[in-house]
Amino acid sequence: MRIGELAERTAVSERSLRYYEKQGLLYADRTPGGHRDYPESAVDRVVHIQELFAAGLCSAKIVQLLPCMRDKDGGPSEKATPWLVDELTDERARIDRQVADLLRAREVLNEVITAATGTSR
Amino acid sequence: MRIGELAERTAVSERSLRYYEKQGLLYADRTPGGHRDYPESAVDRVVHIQELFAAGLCSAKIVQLLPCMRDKDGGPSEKATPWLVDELTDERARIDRQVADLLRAREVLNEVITAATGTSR
DNA sequence: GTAGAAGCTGACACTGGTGTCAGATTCAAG
DNA sequence: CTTGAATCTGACACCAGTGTCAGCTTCTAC
Repeated sequence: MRIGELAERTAVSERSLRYYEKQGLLYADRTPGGHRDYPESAVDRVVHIQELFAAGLCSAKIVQLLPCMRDKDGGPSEKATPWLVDELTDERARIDRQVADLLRAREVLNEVITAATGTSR
Repeated sequence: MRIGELAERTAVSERSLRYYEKQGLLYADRTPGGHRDYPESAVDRVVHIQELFAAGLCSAKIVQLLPCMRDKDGGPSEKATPWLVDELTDERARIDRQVADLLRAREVLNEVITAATGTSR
């Protein structure tokens, strides 16, 4: 499929899709004229990438992580190296910390909202 | 107290403290020579600010939110305006979404880690 | 009064994914 | 063949908090 369709189906801009490719996160065949031609599986892959970006991982981590994830049908095509496991464990700890931060702030917001509205909505 | 002490006690750089002041988040008296002189309460305030930054709120939101928070001893010195309540409600929703994103990614990381180490540690 | 530590302001850089624009090329349908 | 839509590459800008440096002033203790 072409980049325009992929962008629409994943709700990710063409700009970002090209960026992902440059970062090695996404692969596309090329037409004789040089236009990108994505396999159907690219849709899932982009969704995964977005998921990990949303959690604050950087491209460099994601590019290593992706081959170790099991995709929809098959199992993982690679096993994480011990070094990568360390990295991912750190990331997981960071995520835990961030969730804690968010929930603490959420509590504060909630107090202010409740105090102002008088309701516990 | 002087900026150096506040920086040390809050583990926030002097650079950031000056930035907070410029954003209207933090107030300091001045010595005759122009050096900042913080009240004891600044410590708590900086902690609050960090908490909210950690949750992704921007200065503009925090500066409005701060006077509506109850500090350690007293109650809130101001009540949030309806408009602010709307803003904060949006922020709360954003936080909820972000927590969901983080937990989803955490699950993925966990799978990869588990698959590679074989243990559920 | 003097030396050294601490503070002041202002400016520039960085991050890293994304928006956007320009100018050229390719694709697909009439 | 032609034409308009789609795609290509490359470059520059942005955000917003923080790091860092330069050059000068103030404070503090001797």
